[in-house]
Amino acid sequence: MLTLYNTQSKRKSAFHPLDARNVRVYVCGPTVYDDIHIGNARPMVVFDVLVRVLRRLYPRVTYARNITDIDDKIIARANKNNESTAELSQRMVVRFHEQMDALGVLPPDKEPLATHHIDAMIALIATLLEKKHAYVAEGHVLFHVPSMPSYGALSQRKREAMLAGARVDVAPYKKDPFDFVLWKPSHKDMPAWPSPWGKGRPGWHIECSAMSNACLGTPFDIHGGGIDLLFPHHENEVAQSCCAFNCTNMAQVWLHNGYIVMNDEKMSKSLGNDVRLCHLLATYPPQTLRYFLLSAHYRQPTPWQEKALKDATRALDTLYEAQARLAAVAPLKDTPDSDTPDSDASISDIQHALADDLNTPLALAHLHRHAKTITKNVTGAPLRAAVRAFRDAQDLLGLVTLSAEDWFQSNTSTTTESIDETFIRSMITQREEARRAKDFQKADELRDTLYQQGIILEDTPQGVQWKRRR
RNA sequence: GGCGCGAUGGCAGAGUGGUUAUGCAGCGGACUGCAAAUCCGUGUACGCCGGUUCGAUUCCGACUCGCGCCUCCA
Repeated sequence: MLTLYNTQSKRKSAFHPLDARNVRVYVCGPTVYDDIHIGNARPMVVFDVLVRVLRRLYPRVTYARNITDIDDKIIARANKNNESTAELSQRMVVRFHEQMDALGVLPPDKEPLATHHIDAMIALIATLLEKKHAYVAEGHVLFHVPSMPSYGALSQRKREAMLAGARVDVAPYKKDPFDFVLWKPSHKDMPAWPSPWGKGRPGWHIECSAMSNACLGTPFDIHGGGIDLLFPHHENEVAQSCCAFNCTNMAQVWLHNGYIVMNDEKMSKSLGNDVRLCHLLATYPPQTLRYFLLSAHYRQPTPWQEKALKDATRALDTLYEAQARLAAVAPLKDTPDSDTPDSDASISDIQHALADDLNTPLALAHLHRHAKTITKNVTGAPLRAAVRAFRDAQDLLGLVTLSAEDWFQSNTSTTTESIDETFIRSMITQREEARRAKDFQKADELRDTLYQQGIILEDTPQGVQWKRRR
């Protein structure tokens, strides 16, 4: 059984799909005007784990994650760069895909682009106008919030309370301060699409209503995104979708991840305190970043600090040490479960932890305990459980997916440049000769030389192993 | 101003009404020619004040502090 914390009900409850034959998930993807930062990467990794768990539990899952390739930030950046919005967004999409791939984020089943769904948006807006939930004013089409009595139900805000905030944009053409734009006119330097209301472009929220409906139908099971999207973005999506498609809710479960926090402050590009994923990927192994993002519960605000990546790397070292030993005694791919399939005992504690609202820190704690049983050479049932746990770590968490050799010798590292493997081998051979001759001084000099170049030697019963120093 | 979230050992981070995860770091030991890796041992933490209870870090209330949303935002 899977339980999830629903932002709307503010509690954990058992997940029951609307259609168990096809579980449908939608996650708000990136706006491709610039490289993403580590905080942006969090929902990508977290909901990747969610989808992996859902695939374990249900025969079919349809996962849609959109790309916003038209919006005011993209327009502004493209103009600044002297390129078209299409050129800019396509370039950023390529980079985004490369980075997701590096992080082990599996591609979604559907990845709709906003610019490919303009027709659907226009149709949706027309429906809202027809149903008197929207109106035209000065070239804009606006959603009329008072036309929807239940507006605010998702984020549980009261109209009066929000008005008191006095931070609501009150454009003169709005009938109500909360009305929001569905369609807006484009000016000279802006991309524009023809519509019944003149040439223009969509508002921010409409794309998700149109694309989730196109990809999944409405309502669907799970809608995810960062907590900052709860209001107004998701609230407005609900308004659009429910009013257009006649349903009481757009998605039955709403999941929101917390922020990565920089010095007690939300990490964001507008605050200028963001750490780019591409920079981190140039310095740290991708598995380290993934481990970091899964080492805290997804709903908790999580402090950013460079040290955390060092810790994550060391923790992965421990896991890969165990994995190397496991590979020697019980290859993951070839070891069948000896426990009864489908019995409760055959479900790993990793899976149990993840099924409880994606408790990834607990899952990692379990994994470390299994690693310990492996390095302690325990056999029998505990070893079988460890094999299962490591398999689930790969399949569900997307961790420990490399060979130990690749992990320890990969050259994405803070301290090493690329180095000649032939040279390492020859140094190892020379050192072995010196050791056989009991010339330990020379042997240690050779080892030190390699150490200076970022290579650590280990004398194991199976022979000399080398690792990169981190 | 409104609404919401959080406060756990050096750092990170789960969890639980009573037996106190996990990782990283530290310290002592074993192993090793010396190391590395590994193993063994080692740290009685839960913001403050009340209340409920035989017993609270865990439940309730007040307080303090921090953060977030109400505007673009993962």
